[in-house]
Amino acid sequence: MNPLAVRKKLGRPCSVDPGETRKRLILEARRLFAEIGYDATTNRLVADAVGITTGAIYHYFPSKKDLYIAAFAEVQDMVYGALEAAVVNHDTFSGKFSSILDELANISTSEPSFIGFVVGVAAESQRHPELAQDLKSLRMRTVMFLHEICEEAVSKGEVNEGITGQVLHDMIDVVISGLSRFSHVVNDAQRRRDVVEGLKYLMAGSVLSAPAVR
Amino acid sequence: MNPLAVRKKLGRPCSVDPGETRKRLILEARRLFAEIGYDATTNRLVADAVGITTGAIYHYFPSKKDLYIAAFAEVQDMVYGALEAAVVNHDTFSGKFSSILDELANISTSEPSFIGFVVGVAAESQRHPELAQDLKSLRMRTVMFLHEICEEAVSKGEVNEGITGQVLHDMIDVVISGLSRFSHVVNDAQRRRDVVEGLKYLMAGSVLSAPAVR
Amino acid sequence: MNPLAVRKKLGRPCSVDPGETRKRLILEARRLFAEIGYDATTNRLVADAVGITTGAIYHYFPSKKDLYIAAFAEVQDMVYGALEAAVVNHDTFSGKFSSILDELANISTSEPSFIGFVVGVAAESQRHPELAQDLKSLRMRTVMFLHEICEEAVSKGEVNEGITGQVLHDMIDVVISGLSRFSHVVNDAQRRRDVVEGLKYLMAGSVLSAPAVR
Amino acid sequence: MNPLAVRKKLGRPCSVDPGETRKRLILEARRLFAEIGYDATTNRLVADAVGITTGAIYHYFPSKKDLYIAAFAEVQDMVYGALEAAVVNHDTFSGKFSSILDELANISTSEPSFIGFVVGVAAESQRHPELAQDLKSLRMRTVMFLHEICEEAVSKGEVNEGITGQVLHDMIDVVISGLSRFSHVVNDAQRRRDVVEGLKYLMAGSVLSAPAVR
DNA sequence: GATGAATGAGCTTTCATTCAT
DNA sequence: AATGAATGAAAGCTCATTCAT
Repeated sequence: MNPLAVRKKLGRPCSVDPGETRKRLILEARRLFAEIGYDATTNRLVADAVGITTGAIYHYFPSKKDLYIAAFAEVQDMVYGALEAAVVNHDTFSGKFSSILDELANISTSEPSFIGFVVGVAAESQRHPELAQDLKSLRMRTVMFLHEICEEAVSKGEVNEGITGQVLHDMIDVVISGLSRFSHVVNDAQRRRDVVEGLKYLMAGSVLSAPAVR
Repeated sequence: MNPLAVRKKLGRPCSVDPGETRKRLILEARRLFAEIGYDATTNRLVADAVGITTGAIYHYFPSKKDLYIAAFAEVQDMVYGALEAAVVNHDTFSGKFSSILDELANISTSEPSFIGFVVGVAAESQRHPELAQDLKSLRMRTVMFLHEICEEAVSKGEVNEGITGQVLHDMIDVVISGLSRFSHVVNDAQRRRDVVEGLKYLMAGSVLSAPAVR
Repeated sequence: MNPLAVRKKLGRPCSVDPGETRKRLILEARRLFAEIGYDATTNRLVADAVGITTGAIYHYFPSKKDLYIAAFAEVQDMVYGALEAAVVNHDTFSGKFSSILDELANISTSEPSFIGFVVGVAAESQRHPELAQDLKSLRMRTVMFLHEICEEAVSKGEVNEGITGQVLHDMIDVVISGLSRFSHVVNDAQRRRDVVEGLKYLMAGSVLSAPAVR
Repeated sequence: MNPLAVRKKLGRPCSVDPGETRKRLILEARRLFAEIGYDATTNRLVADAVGITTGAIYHYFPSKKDLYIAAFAEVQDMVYGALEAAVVNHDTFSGKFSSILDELANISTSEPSFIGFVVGVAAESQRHPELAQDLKSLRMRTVMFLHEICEEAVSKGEVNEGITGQVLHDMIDVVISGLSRFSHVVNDAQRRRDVVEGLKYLMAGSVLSAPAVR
């Protein structure tokens, strides 16, 4: 080889902040997993986005699955951190629920990939049993977060009789997951805000007009 | 060779009802697409489920995409046929909505793969642009079905002012897709019935107790 | 099955002249083999062109290879029949050669697939050893046809000394195969006629001007 | 497992000269494409010849098509480089033409696959539209090379009147492609040299004896 | 004589992963 | 820490061929 030829250097590049690459890796992986799903997100796509080669991914994560788990853990941390912060100043179930919806609307605008991830994770769990196992423990946090809010609402008598904690939890689950899917699919921020307001009305019992007349 | 292995014969198999294989193909494809999604559903998986070879699939459908479309069209037909039948005897929005929720609960019990398909199709559309194109016209039917119900409700004054047809539509979309996802994930029929009842309450404005006091 | 349903009849269609299908089969096969080659010519393509199914081909020929051989045999018969007829009224090598070129130009206009086949057969022989074997005996006729013309020219002293029969034969082979390839690729009939005239000039020693002066 | 089977190791092979595999890949591909054509040259055949797996081909070329193009570009470069060098010292058309024929004979002896490739490329272009597109610009060089020689010959008055540049070009095309096909098929070096000498005679107007007498 | 369902082998291509350097 | 050459398994798909009807 021509010794004068400028070759890309092998080995560790000196100008890269250690730890930096790892962060970028998780960031780009999250975006891709959220946007196009686990299968369609190839190592090459992630590596190209980060500016490394596919082999380098394996310095940080032992497998694609582990990268997915790590990305999800981060998302989960941030989303539920935000949600927990959002409810902390509210005493009533109604107030907490409103705050959660608002916060979800915020997140889906500022960090769409977070919502995309949350929406997709259930489906990926079904597709890939090996993911399901690792995901299960992580997902527990979501479950507990809502569980406590719902149980408290029931014990405080904030919801009608006949609605148990389980049922309330499931209903909220339906609304939240539906809203997340909606926010993932619909890019119009105004429509997202409107539907959130509508859902608040719904919870407040004000959607149908003059129910007494019926 | 394993002498116990039953070697399939070449040529036309004796005594196979024509048309039967095609039906089984769509059936098994639907189940798999619903359960594990488009990517994870390999031709081999489908073929094995039907009891044919992967090549034989192409005797019936020119590509995997077309098989997906065909399966979806069937599901769409049956689900929206059922939903349209369910609302036809109701005059009020409230009644229609209740019927839709009930019918969805029925379907998710009797034909779980139908619901799984409907849940997944939006995500697959995003992941696979080539699917999106063919799916678009089919999905129109869903959109129109809800659109009419919502517009009618607004024009009849059945919903509070401030709730436009668009917002109502989006809200219903949130609830229905959330419920579908829930039904897809939760196998407990009782919980499904309960959450449907809860959602009806919700619509009737009776979830939060004593709203008047607020 | 609904007995009233009009089904396509199975079995032998009564309105088809026996022998007719076989002819059409060879005809369409010839066209396709000539135009797109052996590999690209699928049984389906041939069957569709004839209006039958791929399975039916096997009633007439035991394999694709045999269909190819049959098509080639026909082409060979017609082309060399025409060439033999073309030379029969000429005594001189020069006259025969001219007639051959003219006849090739005619054929490439009236039946382009014939020339395409002749051009392609050598290449296919190399690609497919199993074809080569059967083709060999057929191709003998071509060889003998030119062989005799060349030997006669040499023995009659019609060509310069130093040009043996073998060399003359090879030269003609070069010109004829080159012309065939040219005719196969160039669709302009005028250019084909012109190049044939040019080649006649060439043989007559009149291309380069004033060779004596050099 | 056969204990004698040498299992290839995963990962980067030790002591493989970088760039070496790529060269071998093009080399073996060229040989195979030349000998058995595009369709019959499977990735497996190429990979086996090089000693890698089929997947590794895609480390170097994004598709089989691109491998073909790369192989052809190299052949084209070498063949037309040689031909251009061969004509540069000749002033007359006659001299240039002789040199071209000699050079073609040389190449067909030293690098038979080069000629095979040049012969085959026209046919492959017809069969595979996707190849034709990329090949078109490459083939331009061939066309221009002969075009200039022919136009110059005509403008210098080196050929008889009535022979236009176009006709001369087509005639040379016929002879060169015919010779190439001949060289590709006939392995006898002596016969190749003889036919080249014969074609030179032909051009010099000396094949038919005593044409003046006629 | 012809259909149409089906096979089995093989094709191009993709991809997660490995590992010498 | 990172590269890049390579693997092996599997994917979607095509095709010649077979054969009960």
